[in-house]
Amino acid sequence: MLDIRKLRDNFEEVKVALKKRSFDIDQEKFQSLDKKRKVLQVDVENLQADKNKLSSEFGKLKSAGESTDSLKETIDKKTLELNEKDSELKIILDKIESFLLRIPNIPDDSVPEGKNEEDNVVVSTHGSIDSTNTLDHLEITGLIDVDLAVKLAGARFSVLKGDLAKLQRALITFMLDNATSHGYEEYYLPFMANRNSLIGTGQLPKFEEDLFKTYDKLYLIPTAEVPLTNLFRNEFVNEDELPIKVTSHTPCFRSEAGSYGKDTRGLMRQHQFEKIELLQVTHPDNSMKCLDELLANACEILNKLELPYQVVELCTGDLGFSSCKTFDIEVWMPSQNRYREISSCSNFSDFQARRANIKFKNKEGTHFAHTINGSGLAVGRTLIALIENNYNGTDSIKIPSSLQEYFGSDTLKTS
RNA sequence: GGAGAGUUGGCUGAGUGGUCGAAAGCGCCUCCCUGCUAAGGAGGUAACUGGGCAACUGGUUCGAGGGUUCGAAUCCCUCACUCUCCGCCA
Repeated sequence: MLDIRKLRDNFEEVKVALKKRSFDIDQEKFQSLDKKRKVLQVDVENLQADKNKLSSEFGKLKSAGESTDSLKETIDKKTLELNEKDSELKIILDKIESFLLRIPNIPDDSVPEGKNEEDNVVVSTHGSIDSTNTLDHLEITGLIDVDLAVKLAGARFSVLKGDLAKLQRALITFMLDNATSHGYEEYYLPFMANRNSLIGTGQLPKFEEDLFKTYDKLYLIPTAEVPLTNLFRNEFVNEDELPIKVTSHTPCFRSEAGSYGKDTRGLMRQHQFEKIELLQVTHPDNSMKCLDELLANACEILNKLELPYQVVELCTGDLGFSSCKTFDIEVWMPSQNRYREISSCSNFSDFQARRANIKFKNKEGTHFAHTINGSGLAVGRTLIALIENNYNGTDSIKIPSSLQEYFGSDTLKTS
């Protein structure tokens, strides 16, 4: 959510910035609503102040044993007038609120301008691509059982068997160790979250159809970002302790409504997948520096796994709703002959903090913190990348040396 | 599932109809004392929000939402959550 004062004071600036991400903000609507608000609010508050004074006079008369009849009549009139104006004001305030909730975050000045995905900028590429293998992960290994998953649950689930299940476990530990070695505190968290938590991070109310909801009005988390961010909801954090760095491994659940027919094969897009999330609550003055660091922390995993990848900066038109700057990390997927997203690292500035009410105090007053997060990494997609990039062409997959101590072997037999 | 207790400021915790945005303590800030540190002393310190160039000043908020009342942290109703005991299960 944007700061309404910014809209009052600098509407033009906001409008121009949002235009870059092709969001048209309705200036006339906002300004006429805010104008009405101002008039009504001043009226209501003056009436309320009058009433408060009259009420305390009433108390004095009463305790002095004097008559209160005529005063009560005056108060009753005042109350009628107040109620009328107040309900008008409420309607206006609701309209302003819902207007604000629909506005995405303002892109940072440094974000390249562009319309869509095609205008994203490749920042760097790493590792070299070996194009000899073109088989996909399902063709390479029989350790992913889609039929069993269908029997157990349905489409977009999978069953991992034997050493592949073990490899996933190894990756999770490996990634968590990477995070904690950079000062992220590890958390074990609920995999379900309540409504307020999802509003705090911005999934609700707008993206309800993307979530799985339980009978008890809880939602399965679509990412650990939800519980990790909400650890700090309605909290004052200590300025000296910023940035606070936290991490967690959780399964993630996504309904994938609206992506029918997209990435239907294999582990690419599942209702349930494992992910390690990196999250920082930062000081507003250096959140961009922290984003660079978080991005580097995520990239380091791919470096250690010796997988080819590129870092892409999203252009203004491709930026997520809550983000002011995002780098995607894309790993090379041989069977698709292209890079695919394996992590998305974003700075949300104070956009989430405002919704979730994450603040700190110092001499100057109270301020919203900034939140940044990114995957480090999506485990399912890492498995695909390892299988497809490291396939020896016959019967095994090479395990990168830094992962060997976690997995317990230098190769994985494909069947 | 049954019975009971609770939810108050950054934190702990008083407060049963007006003098309460709220005692006290902790924390934090400023100043004094002190060679330094510790201890001690004085004062200040909730959040959100409106109007105003400003000085300043108004409104809202005691888990959430309704109600009673001229007036609600305080009384009534509904809901959420937390805790204790019993039962059940691991």
